[in-house]
Amino acid sequence: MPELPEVETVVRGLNNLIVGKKFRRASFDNQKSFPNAPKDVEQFLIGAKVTHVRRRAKVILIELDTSYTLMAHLKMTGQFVYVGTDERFGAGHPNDSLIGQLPDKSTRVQFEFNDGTHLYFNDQRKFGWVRLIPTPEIPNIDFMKKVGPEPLDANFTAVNFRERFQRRPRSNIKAALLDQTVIAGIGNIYADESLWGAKIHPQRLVSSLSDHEFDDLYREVRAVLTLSIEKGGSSNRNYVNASGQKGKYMDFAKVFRREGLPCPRCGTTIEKIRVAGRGTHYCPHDQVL
DNA sequence: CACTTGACCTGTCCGC
DNA sequence: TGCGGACAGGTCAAGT
Repeated sequence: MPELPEVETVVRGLNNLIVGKKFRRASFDNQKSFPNAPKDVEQFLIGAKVTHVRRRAKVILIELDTSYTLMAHLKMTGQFVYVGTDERFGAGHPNDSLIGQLPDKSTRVQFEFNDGTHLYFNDQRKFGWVRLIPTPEIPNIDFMKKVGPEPLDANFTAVNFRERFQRRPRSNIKAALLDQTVIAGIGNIYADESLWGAKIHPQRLVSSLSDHEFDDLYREVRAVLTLSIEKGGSSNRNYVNASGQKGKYMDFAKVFRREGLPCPRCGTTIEKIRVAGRGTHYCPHDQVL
């Protein structure tokens, strides 16, 4: 999916585009994508107004002015795209090009607001979902209880970071970075990019890393995520923001999907291997076991 | 418990 | 252009 920067970008877009709007209709093409539908939709969604949109890890939380929240996970190929023609969405907006193009065959759930505008949940691979949850129950959901701290929180320190990894002492560092119960929000792209920045081989054992290396990794994780948010995330394949636009971080990637190309730091050819079941890109000169 | 692997889906790309 | 297989931004359940 979309990792932390992509989800953050979608959430910021939705906050600009759908806050204050009331749901008028919802339809779905696939039960898995919206397990509540159609049963709970009439009762808990129709007529509800969006008050705020937020993010926790890679989960999107669309808060309503009722006791329910519309929760969503984009997994690998999910998208939330708003298509409207109202005052917040004037002529010339890049999203204009999507009017009439959606829904398409990847559209799993269609929402219509009172003003006639639409929010589409698209998901080619159907791993993602949207769910209506009573707001007070959200903290009790298994994932929410187990998920680790937000790496960009102002009070999340290098010491906090290092201590979280004690949970996975015998795994390799890449698997630990991907483990959402250790740190929230990192996925395959930013794991590789951060490890390159910190000059740490993805297969190094967590227990073998020095405090100094953890400090470097902490800084790199935060720098990479921050830069990517600034660039609107990575559009490796499917990802688009809430206005249907691609992110630009891939233009700044140092190793991800750059196997066979020279390392921007030392010129050595970047290699791709398999670690933790995922394609993994690294510089064999700068990142050694 | 810590850790790894396969399953969930659809689409695309690459080698024959 | 067809076919088979590997692979794709994530998470779970089930296995060791």
